[in-house]
Amino acid sequence: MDIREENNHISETMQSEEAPSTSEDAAVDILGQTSYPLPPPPFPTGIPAPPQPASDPQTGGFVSNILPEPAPPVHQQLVPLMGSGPAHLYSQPATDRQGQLRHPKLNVVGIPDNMRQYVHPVGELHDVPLWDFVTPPPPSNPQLPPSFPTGAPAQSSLDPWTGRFLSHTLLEPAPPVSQQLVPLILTNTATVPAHLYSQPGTDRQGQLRHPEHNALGIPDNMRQYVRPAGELHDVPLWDFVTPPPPSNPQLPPPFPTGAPTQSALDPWTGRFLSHTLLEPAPPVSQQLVPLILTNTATVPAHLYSQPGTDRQGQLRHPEHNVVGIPDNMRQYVHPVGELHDVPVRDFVVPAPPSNISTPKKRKCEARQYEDRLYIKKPPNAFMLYLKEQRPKVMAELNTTGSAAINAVVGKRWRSLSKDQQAKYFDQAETESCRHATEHPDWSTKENYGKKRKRTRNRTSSTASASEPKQEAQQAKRLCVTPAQTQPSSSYSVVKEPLKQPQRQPTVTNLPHQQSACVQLQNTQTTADAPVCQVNPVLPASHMDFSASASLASSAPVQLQKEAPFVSDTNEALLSVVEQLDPLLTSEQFQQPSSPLIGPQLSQTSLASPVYCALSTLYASPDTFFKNQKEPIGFADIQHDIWPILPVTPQPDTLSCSNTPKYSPISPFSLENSSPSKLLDSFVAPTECQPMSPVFSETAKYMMSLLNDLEPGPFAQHLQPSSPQAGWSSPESDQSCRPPNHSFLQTLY
DNA sequence: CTACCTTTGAAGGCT
DNA sequence: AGCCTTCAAAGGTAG
Repeated sequence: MDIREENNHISETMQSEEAPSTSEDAAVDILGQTSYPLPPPPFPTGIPAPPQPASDPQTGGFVSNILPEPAPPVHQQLVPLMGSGPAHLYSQPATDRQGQLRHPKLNVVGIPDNMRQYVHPVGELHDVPLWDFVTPPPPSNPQLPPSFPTGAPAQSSLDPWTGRFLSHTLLEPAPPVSQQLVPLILTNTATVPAHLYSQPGTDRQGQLRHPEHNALGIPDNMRQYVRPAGELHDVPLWDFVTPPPPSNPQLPPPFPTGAPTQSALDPWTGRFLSHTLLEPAPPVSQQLVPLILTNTATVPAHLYSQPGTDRQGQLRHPEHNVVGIPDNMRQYVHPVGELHDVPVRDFVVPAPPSNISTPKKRKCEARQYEDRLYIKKPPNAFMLYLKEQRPKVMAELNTTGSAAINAVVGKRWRSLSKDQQAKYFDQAETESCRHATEHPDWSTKENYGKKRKRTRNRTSSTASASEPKQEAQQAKRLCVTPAQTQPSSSYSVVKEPLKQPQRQPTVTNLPHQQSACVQLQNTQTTADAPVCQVNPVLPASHMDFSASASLASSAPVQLQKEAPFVSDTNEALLSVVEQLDPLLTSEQFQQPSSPLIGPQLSQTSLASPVYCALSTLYASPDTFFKNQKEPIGFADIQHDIWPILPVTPQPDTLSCSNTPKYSPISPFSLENSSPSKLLDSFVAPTECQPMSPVFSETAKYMMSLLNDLEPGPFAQHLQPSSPQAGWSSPESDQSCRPPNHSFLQTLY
């Protein structure tokens, strides 16, 4: 007889028989016993019952595993235990007062179909199949209490029917420890699950112990999930309850869920959240967290560290100026890595409750808070070198003493060539510019006096460092400016002392998140205003900014005190740069063999040579060309570059030096010339040789862009310098106008 | 717990 | 203008 036939037979039997009016009557009918308060079920005999099929076809409810054969006496049955009694005692389909499931019709054990996954046959006793509970699936109910902190699988102790913890061990001797689902407590009479005990004390490890038996009890953080449920052996029993809303101050406050809540209050700070903070967040430690919209990504708010405070008191990341981690939440996160170069933090398990917040701790917290508001100086070139070299020297010297290491690194630093140091000056400049961008109002005096003043041994200090000091002073007089395209010598050392570098007013308004800087020199020796002089970032071999050719010293142009490209013109130039850079760094122009084309051209920034050259040209074409003592890098141009140039160089152009014939433009054409016209003449097709298609397209586009530029104040006030003798004019050389492509060559 | 040591460079104050 | 002081990093050490 297969299962289906068996079930049909059962149903027919049940229907054909006269249904008992009550459960008690049914028990009497079946068992012939009236003394038993609840009749035991006629549990099947003979054939071990296999797992039952789906629901009862007749009742639609539970399927009993009852078999036609008479059931053995109750005392012979071993049945699954549920709660405080055998599971088969329950007969009602709905839950009883204890929430236990009952069979709809028969007062017999009925394992509901949907519960069969939680039981499995474990054998027989007196020809009665025995069932035991299997490990239920992980609870999906988010309201379930957390797993009990024990080595044993706590899930197994959950009652799969009710979501409560099973306590069937109460009616039986404690199983071996290896089979325990919960911590056990040894009492005088039995081994009892620890969670049954109440009012525990706390041992040295913070574990809760039973006051009488000194056994592990209910951990403190679990007590909210239990409630008194009676007594056993004069010991109060506890049952698990649905955990209350997390109100434990020791636990982190809940994060807002993905959907905007009624209240936009930040659970961390109690402040109102901006709407961007309530957007769905990617799961971080299975949490939904507030989000921060950066320029590049949407990042969970808690990823940000070292926040500062903005005007609204919101903590912000010092580098990204976004809302960061509230101060009272920092104890719950720890660094786990980086994301988008941003320190990433993850949640940590809350520390056990500390008894008292000691003054010492408060002092540390206060210091940390101060540290977060403290904006450090950007590192200088040596500091960057030191940071890079310290691990190496540490390994070489096999020492960790920073003082000794620093001395060695300092010595190595002084032995480096300028070219070798240039790399670190470049990095330092980048760092400085980024620092200035992110903290436009910060200055070094902000940190002045914040550190403890050091009482240096002045005599020894001066004696030991006199030589480096002089070097430093000498070096301080050197103007080190970033150059382009030559990584090994990306700095051109200028002997002319720099004016006090002004904080570029345009940098802070840059639309680029990318760090970008142009070293702007002062063209006005007496200017107090942030007057800028463009220092074209050009190959050092092609541009000479020595004192004799210094823009500041030799420019006869009437310059306004206010730099024009600090304002709208600057933005216009930037716009042009943004469009020109990708154009001119296209494949046709990317000639790796050419020293004129550097690897950094892909970066659209103020450091772009296009921008710098344009700025100089736009501000002072006269100065721009005057400083080019020789035609720009003809000798360096590789053969593969020639095809894209508009002209073929004449033999004498390869070595000439600022000869009038090859001056970029004649005084005649410089007169009354706007920058756009100037550039127009540069890139216009010459009669000498047709341009390559690529260059032609580029030239046209550049012209179109540059022609859109409104002449700036410089150009308006531009007065040509005195005509230099020997310059050839278009009129004097109409047959073949001198190729004025040096500007573009200068750019690249 | 805090300052110091030790280096170079940048920046600001002071004379 | 030149000099002086402070602070960036960093980890051991001394008070």
